Amino acid sequence: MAELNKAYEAKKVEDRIYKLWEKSGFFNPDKLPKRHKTPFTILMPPPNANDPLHVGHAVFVTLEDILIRYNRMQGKKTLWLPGADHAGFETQVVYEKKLAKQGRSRFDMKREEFYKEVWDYTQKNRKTVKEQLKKLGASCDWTRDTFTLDAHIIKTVYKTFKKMADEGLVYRGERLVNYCTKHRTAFADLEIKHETRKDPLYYMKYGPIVVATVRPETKFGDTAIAVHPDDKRYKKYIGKELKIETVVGKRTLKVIADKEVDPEFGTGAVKVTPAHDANDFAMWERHKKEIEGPLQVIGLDGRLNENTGLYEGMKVEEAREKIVKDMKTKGLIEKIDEDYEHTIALCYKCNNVIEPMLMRQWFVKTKPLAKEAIKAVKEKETTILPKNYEKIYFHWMNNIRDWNISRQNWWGISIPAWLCEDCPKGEWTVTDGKKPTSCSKCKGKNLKQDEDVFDTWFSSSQWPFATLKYPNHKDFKTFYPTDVMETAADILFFWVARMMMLSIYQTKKAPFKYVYLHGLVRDKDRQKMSKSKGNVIDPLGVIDTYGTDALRIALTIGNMPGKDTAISEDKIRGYRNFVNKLWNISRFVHLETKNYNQNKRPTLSVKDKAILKNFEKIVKQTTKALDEFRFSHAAENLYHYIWHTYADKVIEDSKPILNNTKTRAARQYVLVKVLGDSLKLLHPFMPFITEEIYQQLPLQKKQTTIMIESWPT
RNA sequence: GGGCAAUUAGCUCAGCUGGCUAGAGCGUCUCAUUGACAUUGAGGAGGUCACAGGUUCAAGUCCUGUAUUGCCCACCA
Repeated sequence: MAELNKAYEAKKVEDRIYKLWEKSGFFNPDKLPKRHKTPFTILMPPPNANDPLHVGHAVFVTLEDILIRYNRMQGKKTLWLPGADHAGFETQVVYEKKLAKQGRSRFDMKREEFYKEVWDYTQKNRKTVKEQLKKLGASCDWTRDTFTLDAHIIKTVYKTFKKMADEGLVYRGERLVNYCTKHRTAFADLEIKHETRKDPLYYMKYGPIVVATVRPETKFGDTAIAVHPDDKRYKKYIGKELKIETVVGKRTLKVIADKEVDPEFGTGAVKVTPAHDANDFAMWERHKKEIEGPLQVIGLDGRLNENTGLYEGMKVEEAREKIVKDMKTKGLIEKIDEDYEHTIALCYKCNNVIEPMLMRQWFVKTKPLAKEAIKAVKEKETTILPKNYEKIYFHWMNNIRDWNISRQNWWGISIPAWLCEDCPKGEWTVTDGKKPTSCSKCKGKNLKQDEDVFDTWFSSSQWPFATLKYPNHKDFKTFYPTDVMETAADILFFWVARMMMLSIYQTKKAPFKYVYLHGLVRDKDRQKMSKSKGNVIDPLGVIDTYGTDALRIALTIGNMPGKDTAISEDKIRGYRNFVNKLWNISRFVHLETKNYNQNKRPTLSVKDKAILKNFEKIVKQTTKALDEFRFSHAAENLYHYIWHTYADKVIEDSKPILNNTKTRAARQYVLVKVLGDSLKLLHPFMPFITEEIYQQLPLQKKQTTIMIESWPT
């Protein structure tokens, strides 16, 4: 060590150290020494297998690895199970963009061909991601590495779906779903975003009544006019059939009374278009006996269909313009409010307006599942950190609506449901994967599988018990429920809440004891990182320049639960200096303790004892902070101790003491003891350099790696 | 429309159950210097803790209200 460079060179050390860890086998809980009994489990949120890691991934790897390494040193039988997500729709979009660049499209391909190409693509990416996780120092058990499309995962997903179907918790229903006409698929409510916009509000003459709407182009799908039951203006029309002149001839519409109609809004009268508006759909459901059902006028291609006469084939916006123009000509528009402010639903991916579309899809009945998921948190079977996210969780759970899990995509897990073409009503048979031999209803043999795939979140919501091989595998019995789910706060509903629901449904136990949520990584000005802004920090680039340990400390200090964290190259450089400081501290101690024999404990002076006593406080503080998930505090405290107490005070004071033969041995003992234990405390945060120094320190008893050293007490 | 939070040094943020003469890192200023480390050391400047009330022996810390900012949820034409 003494011959080594004055400056620590992370690049020369890290890969070698990671190989040492892998060789030790201790990432695998089954290979840990016998003293590691009580299990401690974290399931890694599987990164998408469609892109390399970004700095946000580095945050979760760092925090989870801190927990894992800390608990491993605490003598726990520690499992950190890594994985990769096929990320259905997300990956399909990424891959379609690649195809587009080559002038190709999935619609020119066979579904199987497309699937095969995406499969190969994700497998290649998985390798990259795995290498990157290793670079970040992740001490996860690679022997249990799991892909969301592995056979045992799919098998579990099918079993759950079958069970839910049998118990009536999933149903196939015709509902208005959020449909993106660009991506040609439906989405769950969670997957759409809302935006406030100003659009014209058209007052259209429907016979003697004027109705206000922002969507004149759906008028062909009107099946009624609705007014408030107590509205004096319209009372005389309620229950009557009104003759109405339209742009394409005359028709009649019935006037119904519904208390959901706000007399204050617009004219107090509304056109009812059940096929293209969720409110109107609900209205029709309330008045099924009085009025006609949904009449679809917009197709899945986003164009007006055959029910719209001469407007057939026009895109929605185009048709709207034309219809308004034609109505004006015919004198059917009373007035237009140009700046009507309202919110519209958009596709989260392409920002296109979401078209409510009437489709038959598979839905999960969420209310009973949510009830149990609420109970688990209320009864503290699961604790969410930071605490205030529990309120958010309850709020969402209490207002939950049924979950559409059908997607019209190609990349994903196909739905194990078969439609019988012999049954007049089209009966569905759900299995746990295999094609049924005959229809469960009529025993017919003409069965056709549903072409849709599952929402990726439906399968990933089963990750906790699927990865551990529920119900019979020893991993499930040993490691479930897991200890901590550490993940990004923005997927609380998408993933965490649904894992709670489905895991409790299948296993009767909440899947984790703690949920720890972290925020987004922002740049030093708190701006979101994005490629277009050019403020993206590439973790691998940073590692190359400053080393993994520096990056990890920089991402830990100042990172508060549930809050966004700011990072800059300056900050990382600052912590690189700390890494180097630790290196030089160790060089000094190493130089000064060359011929020191630790077997004989020398008599300590008052000052020596004071140093040890003070250090005990640091040990306690660090342990407490980690037990409370206060990563930033733990790291900051250690940083401060090492630099401004151990280096600046202890070492400086030691120089004369080491030069005195009478006091030398005792001080050597103190320096080695405190440095040795400090390395252990620091190891979860900066695993590489602490291992490198540990390997060379003249400690009395040493393990093959600091990873399995006992945590200081 | 509903909910959740934040507001402390130039910047990024701590300050957990009330005791602070309010802290850290970065930045900044002065000085030192190649003898573990210049990726260094010593020292300094810098804050009426958003605002207004209240509870208390005591409030950055608890309560109420106001302002500003951010985030999330939401089927009213």
